[in-house]
Amino acid sequence: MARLAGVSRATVSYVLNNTSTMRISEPTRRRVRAAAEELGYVPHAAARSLRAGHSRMVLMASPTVPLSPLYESFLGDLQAALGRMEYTVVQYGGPGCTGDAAVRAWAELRPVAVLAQSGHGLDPQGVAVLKRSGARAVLTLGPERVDGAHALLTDHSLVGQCAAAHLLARGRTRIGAVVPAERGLDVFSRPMVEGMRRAAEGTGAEVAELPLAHTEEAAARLAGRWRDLGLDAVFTYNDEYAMLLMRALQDEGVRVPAETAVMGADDLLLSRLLRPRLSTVRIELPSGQALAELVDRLVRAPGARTEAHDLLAATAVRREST
Amino acid sequence: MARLAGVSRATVSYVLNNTSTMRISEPTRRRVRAAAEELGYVPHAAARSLRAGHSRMVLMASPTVPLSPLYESFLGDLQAALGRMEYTVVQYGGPGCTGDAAVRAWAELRPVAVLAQSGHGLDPQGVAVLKRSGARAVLTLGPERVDGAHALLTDHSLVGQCAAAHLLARGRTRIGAVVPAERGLDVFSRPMVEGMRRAAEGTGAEVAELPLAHTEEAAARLAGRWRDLGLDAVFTYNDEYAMLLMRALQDEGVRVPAETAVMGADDLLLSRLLRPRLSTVRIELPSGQALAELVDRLVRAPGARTEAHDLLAATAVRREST
DNA sequence: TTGAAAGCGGTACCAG
DNA sequence: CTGGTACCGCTTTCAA
Repeated sequence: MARLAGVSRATVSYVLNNTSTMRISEPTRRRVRAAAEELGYVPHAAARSLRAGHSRMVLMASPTVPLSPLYESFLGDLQAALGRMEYTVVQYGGPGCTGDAAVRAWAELRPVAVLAQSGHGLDPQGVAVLKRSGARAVLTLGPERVDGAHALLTDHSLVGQCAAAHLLARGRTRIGAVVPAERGLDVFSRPMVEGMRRAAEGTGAEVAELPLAHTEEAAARLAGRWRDLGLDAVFTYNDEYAMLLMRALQDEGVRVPAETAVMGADDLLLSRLLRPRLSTVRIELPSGQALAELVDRLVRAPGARTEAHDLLAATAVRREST
Repeated sequence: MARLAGVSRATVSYVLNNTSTMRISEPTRRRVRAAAEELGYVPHAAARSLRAGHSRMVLMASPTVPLSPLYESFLGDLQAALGRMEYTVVQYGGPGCTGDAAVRAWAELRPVAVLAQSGHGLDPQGVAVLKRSGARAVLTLGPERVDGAHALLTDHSLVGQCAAAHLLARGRTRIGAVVPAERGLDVFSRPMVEGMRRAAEGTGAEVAELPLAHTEEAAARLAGRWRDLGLDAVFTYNDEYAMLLMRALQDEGVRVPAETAVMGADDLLLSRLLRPRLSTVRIELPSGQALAELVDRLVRAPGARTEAHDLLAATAVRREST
């Protein structure tokens, strides 16, 4: 920077970082600060971390699929909490940033921690590359775990289990499972169905998987053959698909819940606005603050054995549609 | 890196960057590549850009408020398109990352281009800091323009204008404008109301602003005093608020559209699922590809005068609620 | 065809 | 108290 403030860059560094081991006179400090202000000087993060040998950057690989508002706000909280701990949080990539290339791109930035959602195709080898490149913590967020990385598990089978249990308790025995036809979402929907099957096990109830695209036409088609399916209940991937299907069923004359019970997930505001009011599965995640503290611990104690943490809790919310 | 591949690091650099001015023998190339593979070597982006004096990083300041799916996908496209042009796109920050501190944080990363949405409080001085720190292009995205930055204008007054014109054409004269009570959204909602007023000008029609929080209770309260308001139409910030209000109005016995016409915005899938089907304003944005090319041009020709580009186009979609 | 060396912007020692 | 200097990992020029 402007060592045209009349001092050496070492002095500038001392002043701007408040280095306590070095005593700098007040007048000098003022001169330096004034010059920095004047020039709009901002230190060069790359140079700093090059010298330091490590950065304070936490890289969050941004989601490859649209996320529920719950996840959005969870990730926002996490980000804010990490920010308060003096980490520089950066979101990298988007749809189509997966696999080996993604890992290399992340590693180039030399983050001190990486948080990747399922869907980026992170594998044990990728984790190793990241660690060798200086990442002291690699975490995955999603229903799967990856060797070498800490897992923040969102076990969506709990959601399916919770829903199916609720429907069984309401006396339903032939249950449809609406899963998005859109690819990329099956990481979440597959465990969901599995959870439903687990809940149905031994009860004699059946679970039938029903792919559904996120369009009116697809919903109308599904509703059109609804009575042939002979189902008395359906649980959908989330409230939006539930709305979509319920609308189509009603248009088809299928009575909800008399003929078919409908249950959604995520407890969106809209679930309370539908008629009948939509029963749903409320999903809860821990506070971003708590996760930020975990990340911080992992960064400080890089030797720690990789653990798995269960994040997700699900509870059924009964309204009028079941 | 492993100059333990038996060569100097200069050679490594040549090989991995395919430097054409230097001719490296095939055997050497192979040895280098093998070693890189073996060690999981990934170059250090910071060191590279430090040496080069500039980076290929495009920093997108991530939104401070939840965005409509349309914007989400627009930004996703832009990001993908920039990625294809060999830029490293990074999203920085989130809610609460505003003002001077935000600008400094961005500048530390020495991005070659910055794209900030309205709501970060970027001011001309902030733009200057960014430019001095090496940003060759600073762009704002939103309804406001900032001195020194290129403006990608999303003029939401067009949305209001379009909606009001539609309602006027349907013979409505006392029009409510539902704006989110949540702060941070007024950057968008204020121009919207202004556009409505502009359309109503000289027609004798009136526009009344109605703040509404995104909750059932708030909607019920508003619906409770609806008849006192004496409105025959209402346009809402978006389809979600429209759904919220329409539900409350119906529960209150207000007939839609007979007594009150309701119009939303964004043309979400849900607008077609409501009964009556919701009229809405469809918003269109240019392709992310086109914007990416603009960014690229600006980066290459940093001298260019700052321009403003109008991004947003609005068209009314009439359904059953108006 | 390859290597040695300088230098990008900071930080941290050590000498003055 | 302050300045000189080495060094972080990489690119690039120049010399061998």
